[in-house]
Amino acid sequence: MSSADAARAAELAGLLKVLSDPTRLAILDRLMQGVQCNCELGECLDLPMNLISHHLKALRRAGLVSARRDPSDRRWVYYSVNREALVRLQQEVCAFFDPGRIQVRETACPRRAGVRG
Amino acid sequence: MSSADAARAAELAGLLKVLSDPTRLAILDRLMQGVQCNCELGECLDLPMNLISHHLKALRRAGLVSARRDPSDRRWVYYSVNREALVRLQQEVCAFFDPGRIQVRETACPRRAGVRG
DNA sequence: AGTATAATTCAACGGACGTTGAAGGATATG
DNA sequence: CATATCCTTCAACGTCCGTTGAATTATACT
Repeated sequence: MSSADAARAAELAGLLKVLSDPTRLAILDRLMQGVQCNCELGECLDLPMNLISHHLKALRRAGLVSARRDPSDRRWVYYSVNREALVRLQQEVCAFFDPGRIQVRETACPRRAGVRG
Repeated sequence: MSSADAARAAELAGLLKVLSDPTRLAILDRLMQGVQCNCELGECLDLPMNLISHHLKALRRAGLVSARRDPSDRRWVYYSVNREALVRLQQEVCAFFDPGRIQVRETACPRRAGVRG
């Protein structure tokens, strides 16, 4: 694993960390069913609004969701899923965990070498 | 999101949590290049053996890697990636984050309803 | 028996983070 | 101007967990 690969692995790990929370997945799942405001998410998932806000912030930092204010009442914020982010997520996951990358060979540990049999 | 979906989301979150660590991704990446013993992984990644063991335990609990003892010297343990687990991982990720699931509709928040315009 | 090696387990530390409650904007309405 | 609503931010708490170092186990060799 080169250092470039290590950096990409760290980046992927960060993205997966954002998604490794049941509440955030629930929010994301909910948002996939249509645009939602903060309070509606809170009611559906039975969670306080500040907690929803907290998780939405994390999802937004990761580029997974976007926010848009209601032009006719700027108190309301509507959240939606970023289609491109989902595509990119799928691509990165499928690239890293591609079963085709698995190589079949026995250990090449230098300590073990020459002592086999 | 039904309770069954919520349970599946929690399960997926748990799996992603295991993968949301750079060290574990590095180990997994390394294992995809062939069977490795604990000490070889430790040398390649410059990490103490007990830490490798700790992460391998988590990866094994998640069913992502398997272990096999060297028949000729049972002190050695060889680790390998579970191809089926990778396939399942890809399937679950692609199912949950499928962009095709995104529905286009405006908010249906009951509080906001009837006050639009 | 005694030593060496591979691996695991244990205990402890420290930082990251999800959760909670309260306070602080920002905007709309009367 | 005062009140209400939506949302965010802040502070504090508790827990999870990656990391570290030391001890333990299991096996092999002499």
